[in-house]
Amino acid sequence: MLSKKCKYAIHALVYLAERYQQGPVHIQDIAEAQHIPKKFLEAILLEMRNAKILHSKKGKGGGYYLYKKPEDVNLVEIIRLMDGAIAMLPCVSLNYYERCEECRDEVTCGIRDAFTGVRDETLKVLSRSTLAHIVKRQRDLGK
Amino acid sequence: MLSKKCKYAIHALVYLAERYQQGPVHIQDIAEAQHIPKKFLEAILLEMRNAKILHSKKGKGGGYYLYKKPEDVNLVEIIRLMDGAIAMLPCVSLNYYERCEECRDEVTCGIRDAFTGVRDETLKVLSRSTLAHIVKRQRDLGK
DNA sequence: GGATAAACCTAGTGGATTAGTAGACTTTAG
DNA sequence: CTAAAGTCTACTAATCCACTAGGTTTATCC
Repeated sequence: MLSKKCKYAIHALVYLAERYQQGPVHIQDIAEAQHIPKKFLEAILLEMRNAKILHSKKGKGGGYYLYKKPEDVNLVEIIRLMDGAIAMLPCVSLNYYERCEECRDEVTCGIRDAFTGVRDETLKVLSRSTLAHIVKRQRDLGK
Repeated sequence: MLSKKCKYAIHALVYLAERYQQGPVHIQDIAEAQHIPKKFLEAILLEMRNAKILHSKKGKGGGYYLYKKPEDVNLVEIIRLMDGAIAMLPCVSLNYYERCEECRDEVTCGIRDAFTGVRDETLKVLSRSTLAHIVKRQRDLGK
């Protein structure tokens, strides 16, 4: 399960993608529209700014806006940034690999094998899911 | 990420699947072989017994053994029992569905759409992964 | 039928993580 | 200069995870 933080991040990004190239958006606006506690959202946006997904403008008339293009931000990147590994086991994670203490031989471990398959399929779907893709789908359905 | 509890459960089941129809196995044996804290394992096995995956025999010469056939126990069932939902969002979960507060319309929600895809692919892989399958793979590779 | 060996059951606990909050500081527009 | 915004540090409440203690019940063997 994704953390609330991660869900908030995705909702905020979709909101900003819908307003791509329309100038900075206040934290306050995002928070109200998406029902996210403002102070919590602040920290989330800051993290995404440090990861160069967003940019911000300080002072009056400031706010946040997408730095990357909506078609270049996918769910893999967001989830990794907010929650860490995508894989269900540390020993099959590409970005957050950790050796597992239990199994002596990773090559012959049947469990590992199964979860490698899950990881690959998950990555395939999540990497196809970009902000542009999500926004488009919502527009097509007349949201 | 799976909980340790869930990982322990899978390891214990694979261990029992390797000894299918060879009589009851002591908790102690499983705990030692798989490096699982015994008391913790007790609770895990009990839960799987209540779910009719395992049976147990009390008293001297007792222990745990698989009730279901190894080819009839897959990772979906184990994970759902130990950790709950497979899906990454409650609103796309088949067995642990919860309405999400944020999105007003689930049908047009682009986020939901993406995670439905993830769920389906994950279920596909995990349901193919039975204990029999895992044990066979390990045997084939000469573990 | 008593000793023993095993699973069963209830109740806790310490630590980590999650989901926030408080409040002062900095930057910018007008 | 002032008001409106983001930035930063530090804290906290609540929850969950991983595990433990200690007693109870059941079955077997002698």
